[in-house]
Amino acid sequence: MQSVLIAAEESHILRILNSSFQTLDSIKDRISHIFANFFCSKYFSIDLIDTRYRGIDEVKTSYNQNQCELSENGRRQSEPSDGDEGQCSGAVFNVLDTMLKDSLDRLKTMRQSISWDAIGRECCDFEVNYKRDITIIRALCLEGKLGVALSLWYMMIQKSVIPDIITHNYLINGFCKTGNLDKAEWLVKEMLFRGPPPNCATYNTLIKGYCLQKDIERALNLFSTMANSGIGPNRVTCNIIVHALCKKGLLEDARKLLTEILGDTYPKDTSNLITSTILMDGSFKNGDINLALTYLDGIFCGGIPLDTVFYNVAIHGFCLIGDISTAYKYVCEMFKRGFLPDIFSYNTLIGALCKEGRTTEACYIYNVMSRMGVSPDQITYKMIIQGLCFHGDVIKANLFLHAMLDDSVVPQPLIWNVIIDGYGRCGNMQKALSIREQMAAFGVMPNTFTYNALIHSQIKSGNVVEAHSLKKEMVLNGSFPDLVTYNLLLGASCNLGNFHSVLQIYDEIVRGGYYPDIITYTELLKYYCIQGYTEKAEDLLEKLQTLNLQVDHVPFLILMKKYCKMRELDKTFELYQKWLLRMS
DNA sequence: CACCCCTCAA
Repeated sequence: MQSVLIAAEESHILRILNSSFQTLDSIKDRISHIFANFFCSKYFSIDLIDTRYRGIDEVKTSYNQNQCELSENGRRQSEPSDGDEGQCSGAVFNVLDTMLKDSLDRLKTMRQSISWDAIGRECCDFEVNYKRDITIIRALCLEGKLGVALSLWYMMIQKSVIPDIITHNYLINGFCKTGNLDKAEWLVKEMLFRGPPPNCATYNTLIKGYCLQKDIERALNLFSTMANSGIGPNRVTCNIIVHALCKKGLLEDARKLLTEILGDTYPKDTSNLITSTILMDGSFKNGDINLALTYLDGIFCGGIPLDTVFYNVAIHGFCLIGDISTAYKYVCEMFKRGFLPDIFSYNTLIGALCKEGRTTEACYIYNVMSRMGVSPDQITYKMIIQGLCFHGDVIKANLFLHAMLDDSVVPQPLIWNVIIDGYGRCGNMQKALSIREQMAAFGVMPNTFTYNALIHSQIKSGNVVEAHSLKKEMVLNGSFPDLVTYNLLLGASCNLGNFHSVLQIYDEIVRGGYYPDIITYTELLKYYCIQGYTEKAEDLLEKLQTLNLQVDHVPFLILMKKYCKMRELDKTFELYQKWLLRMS
């Protein structure tokens, strides 16, 4: 603001000087015979541009000097000439003099008032704007609003203000997390082009992005080429790569890579807790329990400080192998060592307990976590509600749904669907429909799963017509039937022996571009059996085994049952042998 | 700003 005023004042003065010179120029000829030579030689020596750089006092002194000399000469010279000329030029000079003097004074005052302090504030303004802008970009990136973040970035670039490296990394991270790898790559190219040059975190973010896309090839490629850009991979890079390899089940490759990079000391070197945790996690998930226990021992014996994630990985690992009591032991260990279990610890335990059918214990843990000040999240509720529904306690599951609503948490569609499905399975169609109403009242849109749950329960209740109209309704509401929908309807038609309907649905599956799965074919096979077309069923079973499908025991079982009923014991036995052969 | 843990339905 201040500098704008100064600039305005300066240009004002320049204008006055300019017009002064023009005026002077025009009257110069008329008064030249009096003092032109003297004036010109003195006054015009002050360069216009110079006034901006020379001390203003010097200009002023110089100007005043000129004025003095001018007026002295003017007075001296004006006497012999005709008075008009003298008076006229005197008046002009007086006016110009006043204007210039005022302006110069004003300029001087302003210059003085604008100390370095004020100029500093001006810089501060820039700083504040810059900080504000990059803070907004970062926040937008974290919220996933990358379009807006990028346009703000672009606005800064247009103003020749380059956001710092961290802000760039935030943007790249945002693009990677949302799967926009091409945008992330483009931004890295931008950084190489105009700066700031990418750092290790930039490349790590991009590598992580490739891993999220399951593109390990590219991740490894960047990993091996990033050194060419002058930035070597660090421990974080290794952890990202090792994690990706573990996820793919390539534990051996991960270990080889580490040995290659970190030397032969690995894995005896447990200095990096995170790397060891990743490897332990990978071993548990790949079913190599002995290896997992080796890593676990290694970490414990390493005497290094542990973290909550390490305990959670151990707890999860033991839950995974069904050893919940050891998992509990590690929870106790956490408490002993001063760590408090977090939402991950509790959810892991609850998930394992629900899977085991120990729902009462799961509900107990739910109470414990609430008392410990860890609020259950959607995952907690999802697992408990699903566990209760699966084990037939829909009523208790519904209580948890209400606990969520009481906590002002709007359940995800999944949770509503699980409850609807639960009521449908136990034949309570009314309640299933009322939950669907409630779901709509909370603004949660029904999806394909919702409709499939409803269709399933209608079919279970024998209302096939209702099931078909639900299929029509879902299309109207913007959801699309999937293979499960078709399999449900196909199964119903098969059981009813409705040949026309079976053909129609099968046709719709194929025309819709869906690939019939093993359940579709099993339903068809069941239809052939019910209708007594055992040869067709045999043919279908043969065909199934040539297709790239995971054929389970169900189609064999259906056909064997049919042969049993027909007292075709030879054929039953033949089929049984085929099945054994298939399984081996 | 970048690395490890919980879910993802019939």
